[in-house]
Amino acid sequence: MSRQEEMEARLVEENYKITQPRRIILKTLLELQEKHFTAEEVYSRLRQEGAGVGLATVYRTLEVLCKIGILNSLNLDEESRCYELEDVDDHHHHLICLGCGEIKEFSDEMIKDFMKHIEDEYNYKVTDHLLKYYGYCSKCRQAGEGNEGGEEEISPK
Amino acid sequence: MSRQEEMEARLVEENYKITQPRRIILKTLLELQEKHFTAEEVYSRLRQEGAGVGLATVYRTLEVLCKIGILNSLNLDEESRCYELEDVDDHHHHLICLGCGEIKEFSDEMIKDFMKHIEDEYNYKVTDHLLKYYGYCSKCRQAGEGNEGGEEEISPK
DNA sequence: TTAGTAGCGAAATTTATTATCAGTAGGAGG
DNA sequence: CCTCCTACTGATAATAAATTTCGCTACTAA
Repeated sequence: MSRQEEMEARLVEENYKITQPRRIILKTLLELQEKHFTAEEVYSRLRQEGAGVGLATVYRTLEVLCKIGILNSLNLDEESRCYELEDVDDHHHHLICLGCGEIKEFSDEMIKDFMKHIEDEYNYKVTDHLLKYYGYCSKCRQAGEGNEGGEEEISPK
Repeated sequence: MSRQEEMEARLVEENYKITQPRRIILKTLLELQEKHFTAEEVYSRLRQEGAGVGLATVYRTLEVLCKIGILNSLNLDEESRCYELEDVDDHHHHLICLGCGEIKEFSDEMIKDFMKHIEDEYNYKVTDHLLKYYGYCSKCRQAGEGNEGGEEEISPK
C-alpha cells in the first residue's frame, strides 16, 4: 500500500470522503520538497500545477489531515501556521537560527522522561508537546556578530 | 526603588523616553490580576479606566517592553499573542489543558542540561527556548472523556 | 437512477497586527 | 525657565492570515 493509499484509507476510516481535491492535495504534500509548509505554499503549488483547488479547500483539508493525524501543525514563526507530515517513528523538535532562519530538527528521547515527571506532578495526561530552541548556527556566529550584511533577523518566541 | 521605577529606569537606560502613556501602561501591567495577557486585554483595561491611550500605542509599548526584557512574548494559543512580566528568577514553561484552557507553569531546570547537549551536537549558541506541553488536567479527564458539557476545545500546537 | 449530504470554489468577512501621518510633548541644552 | 528637536502619540487605514458563507457539485448509499 502506497503512502497515498494509506492516507486515503485513514480518511475513509474517519468517515471522510475521498474527493478529487483531497487526492490532489495529498499527492502534492507527498511531492513537496520542503519539510515544513504553510497552507498558502500548498495553494500556490496547486495553482502552478493548474489544479482548480480553492484556498478554502486547502485550509479545510489541512485541518482535516491534522485531526486524523496525517499532519502536524506547528508554530515555527509568528506569521503563519506551518504543517509537516506526521511520522510516527520520528518525534522531534526544532532548533531555529535567528540569523539565517535555518531550521534543524532533533529527536526528543530525553524530553520524554521530563514529561513523565510533569504528568505525575500536575496530574495531567499529556497528549502533545512542543519544544523549540532559538539561537545562532555556526555560520551566523562567525559571520560578524552583528547581523551585518545578513538576511532579516527573526524574532524568537 | 519600586517595580515601576525599575522599569522606567530600564526604559531610560535603553534610550526610550518616559511618556505619560508608557507610565500608565506599566502601572496597568503591574496591577493586572492575570499572569498572561494580550494587547487587546491591556487596551480594554485602559479604556475602562478612562485612560486615553490608543491601541497602536499599546502594541508599540508592549513591543518595546519585550525588546528591553521587561516582558516576555508567548504563543499560548493560536489566535493572539500573549505577554507576561519577565521574572529573572523564574524561568518556566507552560502546561496547557486542551479541555478547559487552564495554564500551569513549571520550572525548567532539567531542560537546561538538554540544551547544553543540543548546543554541542549542532554547534549552535542557544539564546532562547520554548517548551509547551498540551494535555488534559485532572478535572477534564474525569468530566466524561468527550468534552461534553464542557467549554470550547482548544487546538494543540 | 436518484436523493441526500458532505464537500466544493469564490468571495466576503473577521480578527490581530502593523503602517501611516499630522500633531504633541518629553527632555536636553541653552 | 524657555526652546527646539525629534521620538512618540492617537486615529485610522492597510495588511494578511484564516474562517465563514453560500449556491452549486459530485460522492455514495439506496
